[in-house]
Amino acid sequence: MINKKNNIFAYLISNMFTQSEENYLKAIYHLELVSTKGISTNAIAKKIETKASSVTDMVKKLSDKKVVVYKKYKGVKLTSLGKKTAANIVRKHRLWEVFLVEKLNFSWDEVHEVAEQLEHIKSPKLINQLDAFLDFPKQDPHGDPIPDKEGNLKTIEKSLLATLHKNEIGICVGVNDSSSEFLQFLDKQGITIGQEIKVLDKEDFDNSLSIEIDQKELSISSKIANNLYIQKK
Amino acid sequence: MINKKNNIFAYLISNMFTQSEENYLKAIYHLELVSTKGISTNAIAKKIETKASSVTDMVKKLSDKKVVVYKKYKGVKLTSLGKKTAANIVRKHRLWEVFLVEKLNFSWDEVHEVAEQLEHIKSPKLINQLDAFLDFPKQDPHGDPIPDKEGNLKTIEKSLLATLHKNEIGICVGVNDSSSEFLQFLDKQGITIGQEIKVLDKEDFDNSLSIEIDQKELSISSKIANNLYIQKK
DNA sequence: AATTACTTTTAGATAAGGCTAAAAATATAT
DNA sequence: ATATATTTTTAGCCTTATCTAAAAGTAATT
Repeated sequence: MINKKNNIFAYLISNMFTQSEENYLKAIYHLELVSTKGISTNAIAKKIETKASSVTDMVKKLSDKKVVVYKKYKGVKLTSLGKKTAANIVRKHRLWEVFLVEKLNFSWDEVHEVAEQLEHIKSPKLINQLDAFLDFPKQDPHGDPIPDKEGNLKTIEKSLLATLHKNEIGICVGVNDSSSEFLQFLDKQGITIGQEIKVLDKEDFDNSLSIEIDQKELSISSKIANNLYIQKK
Repeated sequence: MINKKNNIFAYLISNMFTQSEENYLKAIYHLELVSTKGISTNAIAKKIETKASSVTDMVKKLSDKKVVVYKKYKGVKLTSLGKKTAANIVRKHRLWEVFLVEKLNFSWDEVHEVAEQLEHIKSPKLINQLDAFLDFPKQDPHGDPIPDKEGNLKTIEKSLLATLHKNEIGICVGVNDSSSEFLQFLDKQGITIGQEIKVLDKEDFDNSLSIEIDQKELSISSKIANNLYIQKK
């Protein structure tokens, strides 16, 4: 029961960002991690599953709020305020994912949808206490790094499984695709974060790999190998 | 990043109730606990801190969705579907309050605002697991009962402290006013749920009470005594 | 029974966030 | 360099949830 005029809390949160604005900021943040250029309207539209015209509108609003720099036809870039804001949303998302897996027995393929909602809850105390309650985790259940309070993100060194050569060994440290289909597939194959993987053979024909996990041999497609991050041993 | 067309989850939640609709349902639910008659437009408007005209609009929408019965100028009543839906929101609110106090070290005067947001998170699994994680609590931090999954609410027998007579003893089981001001006042006086309270004297003049808690004597106003629930011993 | 007061509803407006279709700008290809 | 294709923006419309002001209904009072 939130009222903009009489409720101080509601006033404070109304002065921040709407759920929709937060989703745009997060999308731009993720896109900036891959490309260094200005993020195009179409790229955002695709990511957020909306229309380019809606993106243009929102991007103007975000520009007014000083979280992005926007030049017509030239795409957008997050300002430092924008980066910090977006990182904070990602921080919340990933901390909630840890909570769901560690405390509520969710599996790693079930957490995304719920975290997508929980990330918008406004309460600094909540997220700080949650962080402490979870013992200050550094990665989410998919191996993605959790930004710290200042929005700094410590990326660990990782390579795609597909880049390993024959007889090399790696430890699974993350996934590139975190769709529930892919994650469930990994579960079925017994592949989890921390799992040791040895490349037994590489097939030139289709780039599929023959790998060893837990003393078992397994053949995986190139698509799989390009969505699994490992740390070389 | 929710999209109505391609995301099954979003589709499901969009088929349910908006945050605003949920707030109206909750308000009507709370009002029905006190009055048995149809709930008036003005009563809802006051509770939700909005205008009567807005209430009329929303009430029509809720009526279309079969969660209230609405007759022009005659107020509304929740249908059984409406009751169940509202009870579920209250259940979520109170479970989250328990979580915040028990696990994240919030005090009982800080939980309401945050629970007000968390109660709108859509995920049956989340709330069931949270319930189990908290060991199936029956009351929230203010002593209010938590509805079960079917929306049934077990009200405990309780009376206002103001109804106790001289030399009677009660155990504090809840509060009527759960504003942070009142709760902080109680903290300051050392009054918590479970606290034993003995009425030493009643002052006819202003209906104030002299009470004993933890071997200490204390004078409290009638206003306080009318906002504290106790169970007679 | 008539007047006044209060409550509720209606009508019309606004703001946020989305859409489609058309126009404008930029990029690509001949 | 011109024509074509693609991207982006604009313009106008829709829905949700609000609001204000006016109209209509109900209740209270003389």
